[in-house]
Amino acid sequence: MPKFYITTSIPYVNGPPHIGHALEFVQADAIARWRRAQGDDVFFLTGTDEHGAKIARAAEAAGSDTRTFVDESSQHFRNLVKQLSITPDNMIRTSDKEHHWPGAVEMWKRITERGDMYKGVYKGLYCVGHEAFVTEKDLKDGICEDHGKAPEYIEEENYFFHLSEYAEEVKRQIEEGYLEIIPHTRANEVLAFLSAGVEDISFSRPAKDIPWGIPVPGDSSNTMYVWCDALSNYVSALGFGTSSDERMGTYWPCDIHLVGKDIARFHAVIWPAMLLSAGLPLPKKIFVHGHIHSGGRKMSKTLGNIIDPFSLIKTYGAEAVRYVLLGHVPLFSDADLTPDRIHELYTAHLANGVGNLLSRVSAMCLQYFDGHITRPADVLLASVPFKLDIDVLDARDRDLKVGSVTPEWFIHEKTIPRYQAAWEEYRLDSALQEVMQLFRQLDRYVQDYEPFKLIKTDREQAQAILWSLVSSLHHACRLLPFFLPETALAIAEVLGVPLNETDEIMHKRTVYTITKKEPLFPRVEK
RNA sequence: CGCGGGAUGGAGGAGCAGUACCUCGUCAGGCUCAUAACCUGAAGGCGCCGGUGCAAUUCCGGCUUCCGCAACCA
Repeated sequence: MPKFYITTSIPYVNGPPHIGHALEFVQADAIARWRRAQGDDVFFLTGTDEHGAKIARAAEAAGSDTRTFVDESSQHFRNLVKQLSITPDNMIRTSDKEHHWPGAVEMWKRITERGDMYKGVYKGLYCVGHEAFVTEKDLKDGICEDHGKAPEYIEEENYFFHLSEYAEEVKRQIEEGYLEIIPHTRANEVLAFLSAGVEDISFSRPAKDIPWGIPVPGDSSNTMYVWCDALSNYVSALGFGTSSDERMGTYWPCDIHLVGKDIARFHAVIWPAMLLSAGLPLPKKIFVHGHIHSGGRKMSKTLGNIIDPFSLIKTYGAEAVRYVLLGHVPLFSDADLTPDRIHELYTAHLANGVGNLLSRVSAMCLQYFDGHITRPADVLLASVPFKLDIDVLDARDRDLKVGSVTPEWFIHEKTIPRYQAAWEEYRLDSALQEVMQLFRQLDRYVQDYEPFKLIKTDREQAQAILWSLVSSLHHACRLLPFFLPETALAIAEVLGVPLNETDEIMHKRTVYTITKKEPLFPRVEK
């Protein structure tokens, strides 16, 4: 059984989860569910990044001790994961001394043993108010705006990682495709960065500056800086550095890291360099998604355009949030979402689309056939094809005979191949759109034949149409569970079929027993 | 000249050399099985200026403009 290891980046818990975190969670979840269905032994990791000066300050501002603060903050992320029906196999916390620290420590030790860690002097502008280093861009006219003071120039002793040593090798691995970065434009960005020359980076901070973190092994005067601390989660979660590290052997190297474009560079440069130094294989793929904007602006508290995933879930349900994020956020570029847009997608595609289609089809089955739809003769099925002004056919299909395009044909020749092709390239949005496309065709199909009229004149043909509709819905719901697990289940329930039956059994099916169910996606008032 | 990515009908997205496609919205018809849902039709578009092509939204150059990143910012 092939293994498949997939990770999300670990959100920093100094604030509440936002829609961007939800995006990465659902993308990873859809991929994990898909790989499981393909028969892979999947390990899906997510977690939270809980160390550092910012957290310590946020805790102080909240008036609680740091431990309590991170316990509470990380719980919000766990809640989000739960509410979105995300299915991780592990949720690592960097403040977990038992499960995470050993891995980070082991990573540090290996890098040190390799001779890639040395003490150096870190120079920078230190803002007393921030209790942290600041950069030029944080300043206005040389003054820290938050505190109205000029930062001090100070030097301090840090551990440095010999990053420059590995720049060439990382570059080579990317160029030769061992470490694949998708989309390509991100790979180009990273390569350009590597070509420009890379300097060694500071890997620690004096413990007095970062009291909340992992002490440097053998030198408690320093605390690990974020790189070794946070990035190590991808191996610590597999037991790296502990006696029970069997999962390292099974799952490492990682098959795909999902990250946002803001941290792509860290994952494509620093992390691979660390792994090379530590003598571990590099991940195979880094998948870089864009950011979500709202109303053309970056989401920010001051603009008041933050989209809160919890309130969306409350209003529209988790399935709807998954739908919007997976189907209507372009995979690799930034997306723009507004509350209006989300409402529109929910109403048009889910309530009026899928939900209503299932209602009308099941209602007809129940009213006309008491819910029992038996498979008609093939010749009868062939007599109710999709009408051929279907603009979703490819150009080369234009000369097809009208009678050949049954819903069955369309699903097998168009929907499924396109759907699978999309998956091959991790085009989650395209794959989901193929399914939605099918639902739209079915709505049109109902109107084209009007089984609600036919039932009065030709009961047999009405049944053939309903059979086509029901079995098409059955196909569609089998393509859905990776994206909308609850919806797929609900549709299967109405159709009276198990979701996990094999293709073979499904194709032999000769009868459906439809039951009634409440609307899948009730209308929501704005 | 720091690096990179965009600019497609009212909105959001595909396409990327040969009648410009989808979703939403708008307008006009139709239908009644359905969650005042569904179907059909119509109006409306490739940022600007050059260049190379028989042909450019699609390739090249410039401009305008938006957005990331610019190393210790998760």
